[in-house]
Amino acid sequence: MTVIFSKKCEYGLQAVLFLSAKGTGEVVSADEIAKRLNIPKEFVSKILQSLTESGLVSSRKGKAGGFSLAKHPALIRLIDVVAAIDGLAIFNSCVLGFPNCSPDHPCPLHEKWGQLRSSAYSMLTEQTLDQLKEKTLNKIAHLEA
Amino acid sequence: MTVIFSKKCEYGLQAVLFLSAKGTGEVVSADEIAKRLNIPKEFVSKILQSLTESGLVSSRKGKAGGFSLAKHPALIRLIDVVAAIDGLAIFNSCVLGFPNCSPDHPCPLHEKWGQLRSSAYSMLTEQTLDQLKEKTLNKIAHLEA
DNA sequence: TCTTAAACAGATTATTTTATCTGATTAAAG
DNA sequence: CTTTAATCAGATAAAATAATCTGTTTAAGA
Repeated sequence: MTVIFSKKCEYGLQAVLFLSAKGTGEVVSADEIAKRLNIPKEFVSKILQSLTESGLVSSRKGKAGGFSLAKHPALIRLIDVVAAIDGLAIFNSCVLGFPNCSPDHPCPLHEKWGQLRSSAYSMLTEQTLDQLKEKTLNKIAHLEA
Repeated sequence: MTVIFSKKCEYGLQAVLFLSAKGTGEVVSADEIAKRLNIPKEFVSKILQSLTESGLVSSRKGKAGGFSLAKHPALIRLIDVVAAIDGLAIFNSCVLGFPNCSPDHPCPLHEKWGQLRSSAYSMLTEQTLDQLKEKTLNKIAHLEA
């Protein structure tokens, strides 16, 4: 198998999109997020904790506590979430796993892959949570099959 | 961390490119491949065995044995190697990990990601081993730092 | 024919990723 | 003040991936 983002990152992106769909200030518990997205509660809880440390999410303890976005969803780009969880190594390392892959010593796919990769990077940099709100709401509405 | 291809697939692609750079008929031992590419011998050996089952590589046992391409390098596309090792799931599954991601119930990135993904697929389908021979030779020449 | 060097087969180990558990702290609400 | 429901912290378990080991079969070459 092959993967773009780790499970951690997928869940993190889902959760953060979910929060943005809820409304900026709204506090949502890990339990609700987990149930709604069908992902393990303890896992998403850990992920949101780490996003809290990263400053993308803020949390409130105690009864009626939970998570909310730390910034306006227009200020959170997908790449920020990816960077916080998986890091940006995928955008800097050789797709074929060759060492020292660089313009000086390019791997056979250096050019062609580089183009795709920078398109992907641009896309994740351009897309912010608020831009995706409508689509997120639609997706969430159809989640339970 | 995040990954496009598994280690298995990276090594497989490297090995197959190495074979194509050697010349179509030439038999190369797993030991030589492993040393030249700085990858674990037993691991690459297993991978080449599985590519032999897939019909992309052929093998010869006994002394002076080893591996060679089973077809002309113009007939082996990168996607064939990827399909044989990692499968094509990455080109069919939701980048955000949402279930039932489809044109009917698209995830927030369905469109934009779909475009990138199909560009990647096209690229891997267009590129054959022989087209990459020159670049592969160059990369191999600069391998030990 | 004997030695050597290779693929091959299957089991095992190690590492990383994913997921869960246990208990502590915190704060709302009766 | 007590109950309840949440985050949080750290340990642990389970699963997947990566890597290694052990021995067998095969074939070239001295």
